Amino acid sequence: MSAPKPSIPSGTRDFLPLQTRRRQHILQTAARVFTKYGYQPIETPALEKLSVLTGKYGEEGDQLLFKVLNSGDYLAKADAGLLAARNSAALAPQLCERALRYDLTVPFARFVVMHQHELEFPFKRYQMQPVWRADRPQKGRYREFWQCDVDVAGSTSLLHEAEFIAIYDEILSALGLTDFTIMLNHRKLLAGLAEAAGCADKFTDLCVAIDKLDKIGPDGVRQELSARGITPAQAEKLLPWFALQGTPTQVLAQLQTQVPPNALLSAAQADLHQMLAYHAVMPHFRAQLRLDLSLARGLNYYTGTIFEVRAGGVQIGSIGGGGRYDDLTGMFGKSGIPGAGISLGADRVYDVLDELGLFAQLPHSGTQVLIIRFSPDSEAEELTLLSRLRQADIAAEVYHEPARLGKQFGYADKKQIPWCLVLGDEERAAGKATLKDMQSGAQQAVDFAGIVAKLQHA
RNA sequence: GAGGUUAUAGCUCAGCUGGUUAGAGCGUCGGAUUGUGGUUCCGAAGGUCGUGGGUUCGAGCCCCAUUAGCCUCCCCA
Repeated sequence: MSAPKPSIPSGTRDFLPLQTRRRQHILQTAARVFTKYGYQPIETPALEKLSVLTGKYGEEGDQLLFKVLNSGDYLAKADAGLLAARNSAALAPQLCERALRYDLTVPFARFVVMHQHELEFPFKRYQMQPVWRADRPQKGRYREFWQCDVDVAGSTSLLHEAEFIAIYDEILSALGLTDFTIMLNHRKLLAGLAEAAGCADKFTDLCVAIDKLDKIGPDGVRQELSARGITPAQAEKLLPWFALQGTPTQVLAQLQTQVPPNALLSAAQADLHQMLAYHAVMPHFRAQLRLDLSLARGLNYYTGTIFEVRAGGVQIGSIGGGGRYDDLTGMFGKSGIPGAGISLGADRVYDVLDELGLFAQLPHSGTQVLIIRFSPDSEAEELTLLSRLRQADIAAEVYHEPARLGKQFGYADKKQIPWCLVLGDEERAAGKATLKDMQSGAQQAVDFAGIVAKLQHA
């Protein structure tokens, strides 16, 4: 019997040490900025009750949930008629009580309702954990990937939105990205335009169609709109509005003069003006801000401002997105808690930085010094020195056995260990060790205090 | 769910209209160098050509099936 070839599920990945270090750099940068803006970390289980997740992401989303088969005799409770009819869709909730989380927002809403009496409102949390989607994998799309979310529950202040922009800006700038765009829009602005064009009843269809503008162009959108029951007359009213150019303030001003006013429009305009005013007094890094009227962000729970972040110079989808939802927790029976939040896709950020060659030399993490094994005679001294280094809080290791020096230096080289220590006969006779700087190749005889001083300041 | 494309050494790939023993670079290991890596030179190991079947005197190459990866649509981070 031959062992199965080792493999991992499609759309998942192993990470080697260098990749892991780079990923941690992204996550740590995000966590640092989130903390700086007053967000507190939480974690939730990888598994949620299937009932918590279904119906929250639309029909497509439900299909992309990874469901977990019940333990034990999972067929026992299943409906015999459905089984005989091989009705997978209807059977799924009977066979699977749990599923892997699909994003971090819905679990957060569940969390807020469950712990509402333990939380201080407005509650600002950050969360960086993997999520799973049963999507067909492709470039920039994985079945297991990490999201970094910040959300605030219990506040309608547009200050949060302004801070989200600053957070995106600060994290991505800190990671070395210089070319990226934060796109803004407002669901009520879209709804207001639909109303002004006389197709308020087709709001969802309008969103789906107009969201593709940058991909399929105005003519493509015309076709898409008419396929979705929007009349050519309505479409010709709508399209020029979506072609408006300029800074966010300029676009808003043009809308004001060109579109017949309505309550939705003016509410959206007030929100966006307020948010931009807040943002104007916050620190700016690298981001380009764009009011993109064609940004719709699917059919999910957003009701107010919406965001999406794209990196320039790469063919990778959005690296982040988010927005405001008037009623975050209503889906769990507790209404009246508004929310807003954004997500950063850590894996896509990784891919962007990788493709642009922006992973700077990360400060080597890990072993600071390797003690070269000289001979069996020197073992006691080598191991004693090792312990003393570790007591001094210096990450140190010894080569696992005496070996050719070249081999041991080669090991240090591959692991990018910056220093090596040799305790040969001559050194031991003098009560010192030879400390070698692996980068320059320079080496000098130093005593223990000298070693510690050198390595702690290195 | 639909379509396209690829699969040859640890990695990246070459392999002519089907023809003896399937190659290269990088990496690995050994040596030049028994107290010194990252440079150089010499040498070696490493392959059921994704899997199963078929055509043929003969298949890495042609045909069928199958599996997996990548890419596109849908949707998203």
